[in-house]
Amino acid sequence: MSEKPASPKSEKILDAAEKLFALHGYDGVTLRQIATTAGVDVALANYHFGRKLALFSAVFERRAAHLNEARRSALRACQANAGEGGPSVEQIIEAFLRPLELAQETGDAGWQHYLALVAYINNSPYWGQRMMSRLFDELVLEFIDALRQALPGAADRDLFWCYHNLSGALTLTLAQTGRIDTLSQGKCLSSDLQAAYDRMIPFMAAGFREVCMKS
Amino acid sequence: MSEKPASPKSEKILDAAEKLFALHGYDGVTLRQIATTAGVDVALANYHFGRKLALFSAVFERRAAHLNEARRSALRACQANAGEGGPSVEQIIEAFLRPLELAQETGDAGWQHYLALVAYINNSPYWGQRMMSRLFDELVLEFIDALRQALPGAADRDLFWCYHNLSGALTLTLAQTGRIDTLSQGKCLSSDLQAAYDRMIPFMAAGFREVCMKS
DNA sequence: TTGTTAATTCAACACATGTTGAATATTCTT
DNA sequence: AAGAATATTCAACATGTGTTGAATTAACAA
Repeated sequence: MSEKPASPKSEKILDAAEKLFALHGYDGVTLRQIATTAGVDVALANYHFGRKLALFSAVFERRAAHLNEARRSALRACQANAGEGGPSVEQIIEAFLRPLELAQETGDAGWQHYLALVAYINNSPYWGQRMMSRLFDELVLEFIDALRQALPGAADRDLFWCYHNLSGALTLTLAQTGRIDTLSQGKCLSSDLQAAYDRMIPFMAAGFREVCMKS
Repeated sequence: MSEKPASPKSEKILDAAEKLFALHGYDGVTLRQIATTAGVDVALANYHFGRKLALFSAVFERRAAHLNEARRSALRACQANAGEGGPSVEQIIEAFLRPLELAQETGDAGWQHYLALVAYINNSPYWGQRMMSRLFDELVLEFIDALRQALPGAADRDLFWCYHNLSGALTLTLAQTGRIDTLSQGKCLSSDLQAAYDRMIPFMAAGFREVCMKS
């Protein structure tokens, strides 16, 4: 839970690895590239984190708890503010998404890279199932519980498939590939997170309602 | 346009590369793994396709035209069947998605792998912008034109952001990571494409309407 | 059949990779 | 300030990498 003091250079390594893994994936990055970017000798990564895979995991885990906290407290807050029947679908989805927007907007590039890394892992057939569940399933299930309450009578299968749609759209947003920029000829920018989230929230809420309340 | 005759083993190489690149990404695969999987010597890939990157591109391009044809004719068909005002949002999205479901359901594993590779590339900050536009933008813009007509008064920015949401959900579906399987404890399966597309179509249609017709 | 071209394998090079153990520098404790 | 523990670098290893040119086989034309 609490942050280890950790040597200053060991966090430089994590920062560099975070950035490079997010851009090129696990196999697309060499320890020497990481070391060079961090301004450090190659052997130091091994001293602090062990094998390359352990460094990859360390990067992935470093900010996970913090992110989960932010999202969980956003959910709690919107539940506290809501009346009898609990928060609306929009409010729940907003609580799920806004902490990400905030994390990306702090100007701290680290969070940008981290979330792009999560996107890479989430979309990878090799890493996805392997790494996402352990850190994120518990929180996601809390959100789905809240959605189930806001959508009375919804079938579980529908709820999970709708979450899958939300997760996919979010993943592509976090990846910030720049594809929408060229496709739209500059009318939309991958880096304009507010524009993305402002539309994603009503979009997803309408989708959930359409699929889960078709009774 | 027309298929080169091509030696039998050169397609074995493409098949093997397709499968492995889809699972592990460009850097996660070695030419020797590809050659072994194809039952062929390492040097043969070089003889047929040149450098590793050219092989990667060849795999990516092999099925692109075929896929675009299928989607385009699905769009044309639904436009022909529609009345005065053109097809509905649902019909357009269905034309966009069903050819993928069909391609994946032929039992031909090649299409499964290919579409997972497209998902990998589309979600990659490094490859995404670089490789997707040239092959797919033209067709995607045709679909967005059709949607613009079905959603009178929609702002371009809204249309493109909505397409971004659709593209993201689709990408995660094509990747078939298996994450939804564990998250839902088996209630949903990544491999159950019909279940995925059946819900994706009304979900996305409702989202488009909500965001693009909020006048 | 014979000569020609395309397809495939063989052998190997030059270089990059993850990893390790010893050597050096830095920080902390007392 | 001396000594111990931690942090960092140095040098190098075994192995794996993409790539290449020569050698061999298969397909084909005359």
